[in-house]
Amino acid sequence: MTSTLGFAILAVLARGDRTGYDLAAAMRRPVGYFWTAGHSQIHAELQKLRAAGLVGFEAEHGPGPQGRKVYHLTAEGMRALREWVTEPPRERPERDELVLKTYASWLAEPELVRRMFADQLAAHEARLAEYERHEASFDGPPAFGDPRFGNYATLRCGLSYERHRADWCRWMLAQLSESL
Amino acid sequence: MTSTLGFAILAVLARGDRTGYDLAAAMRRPVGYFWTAGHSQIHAELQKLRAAGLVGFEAEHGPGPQGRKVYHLTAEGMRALREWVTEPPRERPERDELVLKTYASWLAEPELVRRMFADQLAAHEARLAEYERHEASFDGPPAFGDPRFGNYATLRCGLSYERHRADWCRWMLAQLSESL
DNA sequence: GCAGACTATGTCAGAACTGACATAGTTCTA
DNA sequence: TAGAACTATGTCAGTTCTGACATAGTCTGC
Repeated sequence: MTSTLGFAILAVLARGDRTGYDLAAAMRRPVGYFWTAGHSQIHAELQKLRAAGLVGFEAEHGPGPQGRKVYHLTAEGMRALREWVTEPPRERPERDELVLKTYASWLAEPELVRRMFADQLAAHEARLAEYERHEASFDGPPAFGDPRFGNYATLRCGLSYERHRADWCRWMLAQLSESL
Repeated sequence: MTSTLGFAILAVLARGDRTGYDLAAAMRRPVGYFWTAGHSQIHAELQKLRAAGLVGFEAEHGPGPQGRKVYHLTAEGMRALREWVTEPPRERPERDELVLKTYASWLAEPELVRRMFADQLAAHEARLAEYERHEASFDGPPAFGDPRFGNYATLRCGLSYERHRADWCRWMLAQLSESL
């Protein structure tokens, strides 16, 4: 039973061989907007994936106390990944601290709530600008079957999410300005 | 150091006294779209909150092996909650299985991907319809300071989120129909 | 009066995740 | 040439979360 993190690793390796360090860099906040994980989790998971025969590695002399290990997908790993991709995603519970705070916001000073949402809005607008720059580097959607299709489609999701979130923050600020 | 779950419990108790069972019902998928938790987690957290003096309870004779316990916020619990509400939320890592699958979707058969997104779209549309019914039961946004403001504001977030998500699913389906 | 659904509290094992700690080769630059 | 920054692998303790298991009173309908 491979965890979702395991499939995230397989999905990155499907694009090319990587060290654990490279995987960690690809899945670090905020770069990896599809899945994030710390390097300690990744090294542990790579050992499990290897035990399950889904990945292998080439050891090389290099930095680190155990040298360098370049991981690659095995044929079985690719098969497992392909199978998993179109299985219905198990839904993760929604756990959003800002929404929770909003649920309890009637208890707080409006001015402090306003400041919190102004900060959030600024963060979303900054991320949106960054995603838009990223989108501009594409020449429209790549064809399905091209690995870059995955990058573009997730970027579209991120763009849409940031816009939704920024809109909601603006709505909250409008509500608050009516109450002040 | 109270966890976010602890504050979620405090936020629900701020609206009225509840048993652990009631809290679990309020925070169960998909009802609790602000925070979800299983009852096993809630009972454990209530014991921590009690040890920290943030909640108290009245024991009653009733069902269950230990009778019935109606929990309430203490003055200290209310203070802690108020303080927490406007502190900047610590951001949780984005971990979205559908987005991850999308990232790897270039490996899959387009028809299977299409089916997955069609199912997702249907689920989002159903939830959207439910939220819209819920919204119609409000007579516009309640005033800030009214506990129902929290309900309405989180509902607006949920509405906006479902629309964003449904839009993205439709975009994916459009991309896929061009590739078939 | 009994079965079944609902109310109700709790434990426990295991998985997933976080952040700190430990170690060490390589590359760049002042 | 020394030190800093970067590359690189790994462990570990502690927290959070999930799902299963255990127990028992109350209410409804047949």
